[in-house]
Amino acid sequence: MSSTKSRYHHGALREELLRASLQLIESEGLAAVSLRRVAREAGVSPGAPYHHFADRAALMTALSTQGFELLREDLLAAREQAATPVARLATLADAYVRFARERPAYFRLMFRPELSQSHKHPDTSAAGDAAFAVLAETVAAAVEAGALPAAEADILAMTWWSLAHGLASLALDGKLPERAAQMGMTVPDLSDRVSRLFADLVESHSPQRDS
Amino acid sequence: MSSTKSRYHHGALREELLRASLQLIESEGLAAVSLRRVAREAGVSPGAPYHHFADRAALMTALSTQGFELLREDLLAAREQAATPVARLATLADAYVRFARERPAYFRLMFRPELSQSHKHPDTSAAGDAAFAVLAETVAAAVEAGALPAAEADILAMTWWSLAHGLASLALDGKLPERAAQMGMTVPDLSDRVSRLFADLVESHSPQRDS
DNA sequence: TGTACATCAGTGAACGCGCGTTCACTGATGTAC
DNA sequence: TGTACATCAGTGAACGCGCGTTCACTGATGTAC
Repeated sequence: MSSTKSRYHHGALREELLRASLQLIESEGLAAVSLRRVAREAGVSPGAPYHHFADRAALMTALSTQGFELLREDLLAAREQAATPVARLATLADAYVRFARERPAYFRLMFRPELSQSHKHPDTSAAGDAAFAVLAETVAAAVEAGALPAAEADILAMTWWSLAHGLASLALDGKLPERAAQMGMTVPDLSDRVSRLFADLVESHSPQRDS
Repeated sequence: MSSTKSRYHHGALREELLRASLQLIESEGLAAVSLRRVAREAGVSPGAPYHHFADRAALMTALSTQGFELLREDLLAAREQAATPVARLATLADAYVRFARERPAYFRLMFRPELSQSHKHPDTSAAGDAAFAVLAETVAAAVEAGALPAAEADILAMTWWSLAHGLASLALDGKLPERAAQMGMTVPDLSDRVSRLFADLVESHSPQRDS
């Protein structure tokens, strides 16, 4: 029966529940995501989700893992776009901020430890590490190419992450839009100029410190 | 009756409720903060808070405003500790991160727009602007002293904020502790090295661009 | 110094709500023969 | 190709819970005279 009438068996309820959750987070915030509500949005009874997720936390964790995987893919793809080692770092930062702005629901979830619970779930934690590894490898490649001093490589990677994470967070929290408006700029423009400024600082500074 | 028996009139219930809320946020997270729960913690009936706050959101907003005021005070105090313009910027970043780590409840609340609701409350929004103004003024002073190029002043202020905010957020979300542990460092050490690295970049770069 | 009275800041019961989760059930699907 | 049966993935009613908020009330405090 391929009628519009809903079939008894949904077929892909798990994916539908994840999708509905994301949509809910974006439209009404994380607080609106209850298993009952998500089930309702998916057009299914309150008990149905329990065939796919042990509990509410399991759904959140699954989304979070998925989010880190998507972020990693975005970062990998972005890195290919640039040629020089330092330019690659800059595009990573841009991609990070873009990810947050394009997928705010994922981003908020991923960095809310009480929801993401990566410490309890090796999968989530591994996905997070894998995403960070893209940045770490890019820094390492820059060091190897002689574009960055080896001594500060770890610190520099953390600095990049902090900067990108700060931009992304402020963008989602509304503070960056506020500032951008006051400066007569758009958020992406402001964000780009910030990361470019940092890239310039790194680029012009490093060669002096290391061969 | 100054006995240990609770008096009918509390006397300073408003402050007590705010205090109890902060404690709850720190011990059990933001989700644990309900008006009923807060009233219970303060040893008072469920209806009592309504004599001091219109609703749950009003309590959150009040805390948020208070948080921004405290942050501003911390920033002002920190700034006095350093002498040179760029060193002042570095201490501001450190103070920002320290604030987040010492008062995580405030910090989380302040940057959760759905809870802080600064767009609806001029007080909260003004307190937020006042805190940011400390950074902006410090950058302006550095420009005036010739330590920074004027052209990028606004962008640089935003870069500082993003960096500090990213460090603070990652510190509270558990990612910074993770990284620090892997690098065999403490969180404050890692955070300090990150902001010092950035300060060094700024310091060594700027004089070449401007007078 | 006392008394009447307004006001303030509590109490505690009650309301309706949505939640997470469980459970006995049943329809749909897939597999063995 | 057909039938029996196990398994999967739903239903929908039910549970107990804590929540936000309201309301009639009452004890404590402050003020006018």
